[in-house]
Amino acid sequence: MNYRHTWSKIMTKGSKTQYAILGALSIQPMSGYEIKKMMEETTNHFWTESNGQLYPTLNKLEKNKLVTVDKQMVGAKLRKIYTISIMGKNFLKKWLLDDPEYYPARNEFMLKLFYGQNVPPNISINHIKKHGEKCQKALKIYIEIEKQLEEMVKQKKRPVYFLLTVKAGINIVRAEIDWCKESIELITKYH
Amino acid sequence: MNYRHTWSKIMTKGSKTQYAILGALSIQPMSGYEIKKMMEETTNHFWTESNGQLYPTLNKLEKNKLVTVDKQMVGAKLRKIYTISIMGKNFLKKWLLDDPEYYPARNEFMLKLFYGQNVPPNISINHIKKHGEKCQKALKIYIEIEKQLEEMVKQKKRPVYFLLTVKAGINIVRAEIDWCKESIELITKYH
DNA sequence: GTGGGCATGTAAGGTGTTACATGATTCT
DNA sequence: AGAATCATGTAACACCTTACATGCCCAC
Repeated sequence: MNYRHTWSKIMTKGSKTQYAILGALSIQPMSGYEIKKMMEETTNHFWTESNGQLYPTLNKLEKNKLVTVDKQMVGAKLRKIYTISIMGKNFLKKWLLDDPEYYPARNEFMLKLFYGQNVPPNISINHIKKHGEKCQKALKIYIEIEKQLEEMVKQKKRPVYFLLTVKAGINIVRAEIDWCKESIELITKYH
Repeated sequence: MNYRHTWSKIMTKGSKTQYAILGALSIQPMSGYEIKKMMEETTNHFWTESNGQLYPTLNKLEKNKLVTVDKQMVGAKLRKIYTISIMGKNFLKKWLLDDPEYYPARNEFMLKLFYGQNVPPNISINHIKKHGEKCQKALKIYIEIEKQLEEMVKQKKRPVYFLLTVKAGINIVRAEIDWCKESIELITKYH
C-alpha cells in the first residue's frame, strides 16, 4: 500500500558531484586532477569536490557513457583525460534547466554569534573582527579576478557567467564587511 | 580544573548539533519539539536540525550529564523538558570561545549559473529572477523581525546578538538583490 | 470524524570528508 | 637529497535527511 518508497527510489536525482564534473568537462577535456585544480581556482567559493567523491564519480560517469576517457601513460604513470559525450552534454543541460535547489546553508560563525550572550562581548567582537578580515582578503582576490575576467568577457574569451559568480562573491563579502562594522558598534552600545 | 580531557572522552568534537541544542537550552529549558520550533523561528536562515539528529543527540547529552531532563506525562503522552547543566554550560562556552570553522558552503544556484553557457541565456536569467524574488520575500520577513527585535533589544528583553544575525541576513539578501539586477543586464549585454 | 498540531523517536540510505596508499617527476 | 607537485584511487568513518511509526488532543 505504500508507493512512496518506490517513488523516491525512481526519482532520486542523486549527488550534484556528477553535474559539477560534467560542467567542468563542458569547458574542455581534463584529467581528474585538473578538474579538481580548476574547481579550486574558479568555483571554490561556492563549490568544491574531494578526491573521495571525484574519482569514483568519474568512473561512474564513464561506465554510464556520459564521458569518454583517453588513457595515456606518462612514464610508468597513468593519466586519464576525460571528454564529455553527447549524452553527457544532454544530461548536463537537463539539470541546468531545472530550478536549483536551495539548501539552508549552515553557518557556524552565525550560530556562535547568536548565542554570544553566554560569553563576554569581546569574544564575539573578536570573532566578528576576524570574519571581517577574512572578507577583506577575499574581496581583494575577487576584485583582482573581476578585473581580469571583465577584460576577457569583453573580448569574448570567457563567458559572462564566470564574471557573474565573481561579482556575487564581491557583493556578498562587501555586505558582510559593512555588517561587521555595524555589529561591533551595536554590541558595544547594547551590551 | 581542566575539563577538556574529560569532555573529549565524553563527546566527540565532531557534530555541531550538540552545540546548537545546548545553545537553545541556554535561553530556557525546552522539549525537543520546542527546540526545533525555536530553531525554525529564529536561526532558520543559518541553522536547523532534523529529527533524526535532534532526538538522538538530546539523549546523548543527557547520558553525558550536559543536560538534565524532567519527564512529564501529558495524559498518556511523554513530554521531556531539558535543562542545561553547569557542565553543559561550560561545554557550550568552551565551544563559543573557539574560532568558528568556515565551511565553503555549496550553492547549486551558483554552480548552474557558472555553467550557463551550455543553455540559452533566458534560462539563466529566469533562475536569477526567481532567486531575486526569493530574496525579496526573505527581506520583507527579516525587516519585520528586525523591527520587533530592535524594540526588544532597547528594552533589554532580548540580547543584541539575535538582532545581529537578522541584520546579517538583511545585508546579504540586499546585496544579492542588487547583484540579480546587475547580472541580468550583463547577460543581456554580453550574450 | 478528520485534519493539523503536539510529541518522541528509529531505520535506512545516501552524501561527503579524511587519511592513507602508491609512485613518478620536478624543483630547490 | 628532500620537498613539492603531479596523479589516481580506496577504506573507514562521520554526518545528515527522509520516511516512517506511534498516538494524543483540539478545533471545525
